[in-house]
Amino acid sequence: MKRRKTLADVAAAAGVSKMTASRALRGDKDVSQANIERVKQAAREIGYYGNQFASSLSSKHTDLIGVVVPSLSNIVFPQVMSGVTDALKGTVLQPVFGVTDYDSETEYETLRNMLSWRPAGLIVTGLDQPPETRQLLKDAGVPVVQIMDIDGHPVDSCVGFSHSEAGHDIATALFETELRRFGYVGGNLDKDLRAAKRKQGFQSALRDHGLAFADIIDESDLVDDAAALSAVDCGRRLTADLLKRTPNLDCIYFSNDDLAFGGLCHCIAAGIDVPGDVALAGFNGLGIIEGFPGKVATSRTARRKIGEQAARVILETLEHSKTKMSKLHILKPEISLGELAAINHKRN
Amino acid sequence: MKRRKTLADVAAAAGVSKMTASRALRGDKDVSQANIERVKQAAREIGYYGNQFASSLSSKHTDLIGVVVPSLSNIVFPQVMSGVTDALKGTVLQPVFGVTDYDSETEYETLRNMLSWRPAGLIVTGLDQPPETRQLLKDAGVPVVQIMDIDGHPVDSCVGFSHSEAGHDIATALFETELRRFGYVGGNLDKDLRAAKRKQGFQSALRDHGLAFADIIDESDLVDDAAALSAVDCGRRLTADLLKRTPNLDCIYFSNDDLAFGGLCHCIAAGIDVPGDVALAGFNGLGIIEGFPGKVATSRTARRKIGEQAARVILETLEHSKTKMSKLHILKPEISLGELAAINHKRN
DNA sequence: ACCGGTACCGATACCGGTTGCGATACCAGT
DNA sequence: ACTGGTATCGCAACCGGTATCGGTACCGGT
Repeated sequence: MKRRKTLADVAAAAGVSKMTASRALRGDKDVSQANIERVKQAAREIGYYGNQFASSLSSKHTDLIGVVVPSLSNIVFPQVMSGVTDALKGTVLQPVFGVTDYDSETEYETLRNMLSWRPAGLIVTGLDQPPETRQLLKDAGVPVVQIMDIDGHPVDSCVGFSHSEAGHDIATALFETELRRFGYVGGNLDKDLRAAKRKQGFQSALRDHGLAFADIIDESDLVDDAAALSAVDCGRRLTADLLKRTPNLDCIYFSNDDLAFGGLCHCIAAGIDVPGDVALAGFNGLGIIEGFPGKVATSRTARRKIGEQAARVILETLEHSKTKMSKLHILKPEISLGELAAINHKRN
Repeated sequence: MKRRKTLADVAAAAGVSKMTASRALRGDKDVSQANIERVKQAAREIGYYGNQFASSLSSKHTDLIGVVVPSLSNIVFPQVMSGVTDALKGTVLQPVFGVTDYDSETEYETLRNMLSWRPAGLIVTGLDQPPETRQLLKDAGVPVVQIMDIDGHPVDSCVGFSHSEAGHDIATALFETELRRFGYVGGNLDKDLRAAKRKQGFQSALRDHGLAFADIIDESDLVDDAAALSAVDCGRRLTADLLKRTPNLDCIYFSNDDLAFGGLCHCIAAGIDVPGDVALAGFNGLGIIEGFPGKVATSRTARRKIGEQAARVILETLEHSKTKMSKLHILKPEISLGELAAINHKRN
């Protein structure tokens, strides 16, 4: 295989020095127009594309933004990534993604690895990193933005919303539509801490009115191997089980929209009127629940916007690192009650 | 901000030379057990985490695998990425993702950019790159795996299946269940070339039986701004419009499951029996259609497996680059007719 | 003719690791 | 005592760029 082209090759081809070639390609000043064109032409002809390693090593500087998310299977995170990508488009910065599988050990390793790339900034999901990981983030010496959550103590900046508040708020809204007997369907709460916070917020709102969940069910209650199931399917089966066990529920709160949607599917198939017989509430405001508009209540989270905003915080911090900028950006989810809103109206 | 720790710091702290420290940390040979521990201890104490730039520049070698996908909004690609990530877990290699937004200009730039990182391998989506991009891939000098499609001429290896065949196959299967009048609901065919191939394959199968689509509708037929709609919502509305325009269809073929699912939602809401009144067929086998098991026929694609296999091809090529290995890996989608299968049985 | 300023260019010294190879120490064999 | 082998170590060169800074050429002003 022939040797890779280097800047020296370009310089030779253009008849200038390495330095002039370097400057010309980077659009640096102190190069004549004639040479700029000569160099660019030469680079194109011999098929030269830089070497980031050499470049970054020499300039002690990169355009990388590390983005760490827990999962790719939940569409929410690709949407966040999309937001980051979009906000960074048009700038020199570019995102590099890492996935942790909701595992804090993997998260630590992923971050260490990213830091070995000396990124210009970091965006990480959640606030609940273990101490060692927090330390890593603190010592990173670059802007760090934690996203999707604000319940806790951010390392640096933070873009998201309060999950416990989100749970509390929708519980309150549902309570106000006269619903009283609530059930809960959850995913893997031990790993998804934010879902746990929502549940806890919901429960706290119920307590405010002297209520509690009438019944609670989650993945671990499925007899066969639930890991193989899609979230929708899982929600469908859990809902079926829950309603069999505790038939007279007014409303079921799901830990997210995928499960809630599964619940809706069950109800439709079983001839249960939603929200007439039983109301359903999920979380996120995903596209799938638009298939039956208004059926499922939900909190519409601004995932894409959170990604965009996080990227923007990094960008601005890098630009004028001196001026203190806001450390906390709240993008509160918007509650959508769907048809329940109308029912509420009728009742009032 | 204090200076970043370098290998020299570690070496000094451990009382050995840079070289010994380097070897100790990489697990290279020619280091005494005592020194290995001394160096690792020192590294941990001062919080050292290598510099990939220096390392890769010097060793002319990286552990990066570039993965280029067209989109993050379609859950299919995150699933492919997941497969790649999983297959690479436990190896030294690690994936780096790039998104093209179905834009070949962006794709070219993304690839150039990735190459400036001198990756050890590349996984790119699709076979239909423009000549300039193909050339880039050919000259990359690293294993290249094109995924998700095999209809065309791969640059190097290729993992996926034939979309035109997939379209042809499901059309044939549907025809055999006595369906005759077919409609088509499509997304943005101009950008999603693989969807276009499926449609073309479907049409070719219809032609084999002297048939053609009775009606075709796509996003551009929506009056308002369709870009703002989710795919599900879009499918719902297009199906409504199509059935109003051409009521007596036996079956509707959708360019993917998201749209098909939207179609199902419309039918359920409108009291149309599926598949009794009209059969629906999508593509991919996504989790969402499991909400109503058996209602929508589909071709279940092995996205995650394709990602895994692509990663494995890269791994193996890198390991024994001498031995020629298979260049074409077909993971054919499996057709699922759902309730149509039973109907077919009854008719026979 | 001389001077200061500006535009442009390139030699040199790194950046922080790794490769290559020679140096050193120590031990067993003869 | 001498030789050859093995285990360990470190010097120096280098990877492919970029920051720095000292030239050189050319200009207008006096």
